[in-house]
Amino acid sequence: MSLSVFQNHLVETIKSTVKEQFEISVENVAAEVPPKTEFGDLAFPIAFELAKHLKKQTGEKQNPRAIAEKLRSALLEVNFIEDIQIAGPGYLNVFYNRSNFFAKALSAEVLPRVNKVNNPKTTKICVEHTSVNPNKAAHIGHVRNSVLGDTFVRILRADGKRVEVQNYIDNTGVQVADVVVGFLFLEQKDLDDIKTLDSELVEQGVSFDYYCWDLYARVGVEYQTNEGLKAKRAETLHAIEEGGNEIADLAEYVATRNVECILKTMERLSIRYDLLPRESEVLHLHFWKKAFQMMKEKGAIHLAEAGKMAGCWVMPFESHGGSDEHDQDKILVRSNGTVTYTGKDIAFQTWKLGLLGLDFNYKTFNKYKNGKEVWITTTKTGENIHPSFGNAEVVYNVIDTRQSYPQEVVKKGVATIFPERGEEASVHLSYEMVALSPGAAEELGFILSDEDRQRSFIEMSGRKGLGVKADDLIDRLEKNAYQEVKVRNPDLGEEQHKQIGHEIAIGALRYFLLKFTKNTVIIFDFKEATAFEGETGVYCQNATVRLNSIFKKLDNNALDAAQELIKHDPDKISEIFAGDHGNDFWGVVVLAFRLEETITQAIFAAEPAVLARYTFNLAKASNLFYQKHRILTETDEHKRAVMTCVAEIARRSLTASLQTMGIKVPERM
RNA sequence: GCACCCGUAGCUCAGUUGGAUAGAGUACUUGACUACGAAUCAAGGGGUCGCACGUUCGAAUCGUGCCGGGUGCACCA
Repeated sequence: MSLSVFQNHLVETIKSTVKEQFEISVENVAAEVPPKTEFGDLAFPIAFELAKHLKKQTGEKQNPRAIAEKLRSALLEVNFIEDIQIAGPGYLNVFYNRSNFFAKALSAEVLPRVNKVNNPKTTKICVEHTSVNPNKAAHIGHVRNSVLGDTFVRILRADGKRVEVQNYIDNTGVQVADVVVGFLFLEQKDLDDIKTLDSELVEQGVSFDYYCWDLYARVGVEYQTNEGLKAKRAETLHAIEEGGNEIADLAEYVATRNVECILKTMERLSIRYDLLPRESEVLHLHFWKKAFQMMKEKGAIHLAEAGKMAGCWVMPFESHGGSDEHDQDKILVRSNGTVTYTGKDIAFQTWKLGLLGLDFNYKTFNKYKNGKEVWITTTKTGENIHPSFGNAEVVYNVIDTRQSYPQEVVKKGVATIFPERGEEASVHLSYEMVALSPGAAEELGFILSDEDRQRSFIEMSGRKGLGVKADDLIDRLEKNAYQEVKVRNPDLGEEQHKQIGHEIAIGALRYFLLKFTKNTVIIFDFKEATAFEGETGVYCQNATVRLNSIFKKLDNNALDAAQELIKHDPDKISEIFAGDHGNDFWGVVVLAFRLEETITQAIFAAEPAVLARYTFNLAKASNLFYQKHRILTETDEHKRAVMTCVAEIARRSLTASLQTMGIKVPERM
């Protein structure tokens, strides 16, 4: 049961009435949520549209209110409708029968309705997110990617979709090569030395990815003056790509250790994965060769014979006009025969969609506490029994907006080979970067030029070592939250203080990253990001915890008793909803029941911020409700029953929407 | 040069795909805790929706042109 059932029924009624009375068939009947509870539960601006149509047909000006009047009588026939009002210039405002709806709402299922049966026949959606280069610790920009991706996964699952989560590991790229160069040539360390260092770091309590963070920045500085070292980079990269040598083994160790660290960071944020596909396997299992062959056969690419791209295999790209400086075609294979990153990406995307005709080998990487396994690809013989990966109907790639152009090429490339699947199968879930305010950069100890200080923001840079490391920020949030919890709940133990502090910290961070829409650049500011008041995750958690605490004080059977009372006395309930505070109660109920359509909307727009905003609004409505109306002291038993059930509906919806954002509801706070 | 994104309250951002009086948070001012928990609530001021035309019953939203800011466009990954 959900609001959409009511809504769909009304839409159908409108369609048939319009056809009957005006002989017009309308495809889409838009419905809006009225700005105020007093305006009703649903509004149809359909009369305006009809007025326009009729004017075209007859040439005469039409009155939208008169049209609305004709539709009104038909809608009044619908059984769950209490009233229809014509408002403003011609809105049809629908009022549901409140007590009827309320009774049904109480017995309804609440999201998320996760698809528990792993039915291979249901279509699979694949979401790739995180994909941090495994050469350093994750920073706040990476966390935006992961939180966005993970929340979108949760939203899809709440909608009943089957989703596979992939975290692509670029273990053979220049970024890993740079750190390897640092170990080999700046620190003169071989693999054994690094392993020794690694265990020393563990003893010192320093994370391996933090060590790499600094080393990577040192290499970046050294490159600026040391041409010899830069030459080593090319050699090192080549050896890593080639595989089967000492440098490649060292690189694999470094990359794997960084992946372990990054996964640990993500685990703190309740972010998990199904598969870690690695670039080394895309290379060594010759995915590109196969994709290349298919692209040639379909005429998606051609060999440039003249001009400055002579000898390269290129994909034409008309939508981007060329110029002297920039070519309009995209090179996929260089004149020396090597494939570009975008080329590899097309091959990998083709695999994800189950169209390549090749597969990886797989082995387990590790196990989460609940027993769930994370798998990783391997060039060597894998495990015989493994889940089926890839073969997705639709693939979402969570990648920042700076990669829009290569993502467009990938999408178009795959669509050219498989026109039957088209461009719809590949979705670039793009988002803007997280940058630093000049103040935040200075707070991190970076010295800025006068020019930089004038800028509105400063881009984070792993190469420069400039960024807010994820674990540092989480530590800071946990510490702040822990101190607050300890003061507020002196009766709880140390373990509980820590646990609740952790849950609050993660709630704060996830909500902070989700409340901005995707294409807003987040200019990171410590004060805003660590706030526990106002529009924050903590606010939403607090509203839910307080609703829960009301139920702790009520009798165990209070809810059942309230439901019985409501069931047996609908007239009394109608009276209460029509009474002085009826709108206060009804407003919460009807908002709580918009969770499902909010999820649908979030998927349609590929925009998790929609859910964040909804959750905050519901938390606010709940706060207002329990602040203004006291349940425990209410003497009218029917009114108390209604209030109890309103609180129940609100907390169920709040809990579900927070869970869908990966935010836990603490026991107390 | 070309493509994409952004410009809304002092600041940070929403704005349900063209609808009702443009909303939140924050900051500032004032008020409310012997409490279903004040990480809260109530009240107040604060707007040329970058500018100009256009489309129509109706524009922050769509179109065109400017102005300002950002990102991308390598035989880098």
